[in-house]
Amino acid sequence: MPDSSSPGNAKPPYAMRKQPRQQRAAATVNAILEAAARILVDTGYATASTNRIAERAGVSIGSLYEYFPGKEAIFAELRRREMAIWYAKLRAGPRSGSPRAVIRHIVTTQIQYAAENPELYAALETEVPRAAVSDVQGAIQDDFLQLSVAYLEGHRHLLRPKARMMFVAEFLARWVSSTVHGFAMHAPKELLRADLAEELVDAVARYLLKDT
Amino acid sequence: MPDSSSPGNAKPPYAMRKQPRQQRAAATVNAILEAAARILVDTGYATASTNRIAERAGVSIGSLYEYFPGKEAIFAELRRREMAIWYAKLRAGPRSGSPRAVIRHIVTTQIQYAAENPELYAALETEVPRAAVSDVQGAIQDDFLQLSVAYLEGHRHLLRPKARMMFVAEFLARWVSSTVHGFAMHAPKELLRADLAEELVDAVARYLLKDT
DNA sequence: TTATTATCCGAGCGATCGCTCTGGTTTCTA
DNA sequence: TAGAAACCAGAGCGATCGCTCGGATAATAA
Repeated sequence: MPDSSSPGNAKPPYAMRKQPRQQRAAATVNAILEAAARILVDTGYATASTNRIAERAGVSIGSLYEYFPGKEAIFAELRRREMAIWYAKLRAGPRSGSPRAVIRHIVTTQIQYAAENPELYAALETEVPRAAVSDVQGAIQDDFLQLSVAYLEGHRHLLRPKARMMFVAEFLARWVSSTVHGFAMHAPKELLRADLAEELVDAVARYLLKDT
Repeated sequence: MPDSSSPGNAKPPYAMRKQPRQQRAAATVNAILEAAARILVDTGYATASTNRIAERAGVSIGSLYEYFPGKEAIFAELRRREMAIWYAKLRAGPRSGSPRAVIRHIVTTQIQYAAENPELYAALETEVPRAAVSDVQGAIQDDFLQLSVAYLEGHRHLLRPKARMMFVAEFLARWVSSTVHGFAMHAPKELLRADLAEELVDAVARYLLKDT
């Protein structure tokens, strides 16, 4: 039996080793993350070895390992930062207001964010090992879900009757993000077509809102 | 300048080297593909080296390279076969009939297929290099799109007015597949909830059909 | 049968991988 | 201004990678 062994053989080191304390160190970390992003979109996750990342960042391999325990952690951190940016934009929008306006804001935010750098967006979503960000992702998603449910229940009189708002919110979130994500992956040029956002808003609104 | 060079440095060998002519050879190829699938869902694409695949398949590394030029080609072939199965199921359904029935068939086919092996479905969709299957994928997608457009235009009197059916069809296809795909990736256990299929059918129908 | 083709095996090469470790340089602190 | 702490560099180890090649074995054709 050649492979045998390994009780639970997956042990992922996903957190940074330490935070940079000086500006130059922060610059080093940024250079590493930027290089990783560039390599990811240029030649794919498979080619993004730690040696290559360090070389492209103009940083020695030793420095890289000062801050990151491995390549997974680099991309996990990259994803963390990108998700924080996206969520900040999302929360900056209207928290109350007509459902249609809220829907439009969520949809356009998602689309615009994805359109800024579709390759990076898609690659991060798909190529970074899931476990690497499931906690952060989970936290943000839970937050967003809670907000959504609260909003939906506060506007129940405008909505078609739905039994379990939690499921509706989850369904909606998955629907919008997955669709945008699908376009980003397979047809990035169509992301900015005016009709895409309109159709998506329209579809969600018709699903969710009472006929007027 | 350390890296310099490489005019166009991406040269992907994605096709099989040769087709098996005898049954034992076909069995070898199948064993390789199955081992690749198992490793993919168990420990991820990154760990699926050709050596490990051959070992897990009970096949020597030499035999593997008889048929495949590299790991990308293995997963490309795997994906080709899976997509063929899915599309066969899809086309076995009602080609004419009420829009709602057709929508339901498409949605449930997609969901059931994804639910059979969500991890494999999601991993194949995301981890296999895109270029590896873009031609096959493109062919099937074009076929499906053409069918959809024909159907939509044949039932225009039942639909809400839409200008460009081509875009509508593309939007719909992306919507349904992406949403199912999103669930498969992030919440595979919810794929088989009865309400998921219902909500999806409902949403698509409301978007597409005239009020009755 | 014999000749030919198809299939399979696996040792092992060179390249690259992840990663450490030692030692120097810069910045902060007292 | 001296010592401590933070930071950076890069040679290089052992492991694994992709992959080839020469030769054995099994199926097919003559």
